[in-house]
Amino acid sequence: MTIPLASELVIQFNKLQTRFVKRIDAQLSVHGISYTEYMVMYYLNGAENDSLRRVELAEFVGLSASGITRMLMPMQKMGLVQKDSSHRDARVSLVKLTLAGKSIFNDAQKSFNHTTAALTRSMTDKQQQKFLALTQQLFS
Amino acid sequence: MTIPLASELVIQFNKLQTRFVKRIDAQLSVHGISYTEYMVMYYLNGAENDSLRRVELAEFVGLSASGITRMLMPMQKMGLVQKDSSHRDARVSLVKLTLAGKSIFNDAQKSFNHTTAALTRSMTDKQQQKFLALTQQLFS
DNA sequence: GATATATACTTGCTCAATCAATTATATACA
DNA sequence: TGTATATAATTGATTGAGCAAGTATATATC
Repeated sequence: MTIPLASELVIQFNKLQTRFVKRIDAQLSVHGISYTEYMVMYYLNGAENDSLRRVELAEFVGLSASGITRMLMPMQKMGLVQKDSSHRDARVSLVKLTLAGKSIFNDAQKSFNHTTAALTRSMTDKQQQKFLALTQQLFS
Repeated sequence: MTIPLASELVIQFNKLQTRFVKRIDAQLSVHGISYTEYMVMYYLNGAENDSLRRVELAEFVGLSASGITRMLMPMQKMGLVQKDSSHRDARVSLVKLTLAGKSIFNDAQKSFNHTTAALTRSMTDKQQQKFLALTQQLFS
C-alpha cells in the first residue's frame, strides 16, 4: 500500500518536530529549563502588564489547566515566576516573571534563537518564510 | 525584541504538531491505540521479514530503548504484537505484528489517512508536496 | 435574593516516557 | 584463552502531563 501524501507529511513533520524539541531541550538545560518552561516564559515576557492568567497561559502553551498548575509550581519554587491575585476576580491567579526569571529568560532566549538558527540553517531565508507561511496555512 | 524567523518557525511548527497529534490520537482512540502505538505498528507493518529489533523500532519511532520496552508490554498483552528471538544474536528480541495486530492496524490506517487528509485539506496537493520537501530538507 | 450554572484553579490518581543502573550476550585484542 | 569493551534489552525511580473530581468564586435567571 502506498502511503498517502498527507500521512507522509504528518509523519515526517512529527519526526522532525520531535528532533527539534530534543535539540532545543538539550540546549536549554544549560539554563536549567525545559522547552515548555521556555515557552511559558516566552509568553509571560511578551504579555501586556507582564502577566497572564493561568488559563490564558495554558491556551498559549498548549497545556491543560492542571498541566500549567504543575508546571508553575517548581518554577515558582525556583524563583522564576510569581503569583499575583486579580482584584477584579478572586478566582484568577495571575502569573508573572520575576526579575530573576526575566534575566534567565533573556539568557535562554539567546540560546534558543541560536539553536533554532542552527536547526534551520539548511534553508535560505526565503525558504523559511515559505515554510512558515505553509505552516500557518495548516492552522486553518 | 523582534523574534527571529527561525524561532518563529520552530514555535509555530511545534504548536501545529501538538495540535495534529491531539487530533490523530482522538481518532485512533476508537481503535484503542495511541499515536505512538500506531507508529510502532506502522513501522512493523512496513518492515522486511515483518519484524524489527527493539533498537531499530526505537530509532524509527523516536523513543528510547526503555520507552519501547514499556510501550510493547501492553501491546503484547493486548495481542497486537509478539516477540521472537533471533538465532543470530541471543541478545536481540524481534518484534512483529500478530494477525490481530495487522487487522487492527489496517483499520487504524484508514482512520489515520482520513484524519491526515482532513488536517491538510487547507493545502493543495502541490503545496503539500512543497511542504513535505521543505520538511525533508530540514532533516539534513 | 436564592438557586443553578459556569469559570478558574488545584489535587489525586494514572500513564507515558526518560535516565541510570543492571543483566545477558557479543566482539575485540593482548 | 581471558579480559575489556560494546551492544540489546529490561527494571527502578522519577518526571511531565492528562483526566476527573473538588473547591472557590462569579454570573445568570427565576
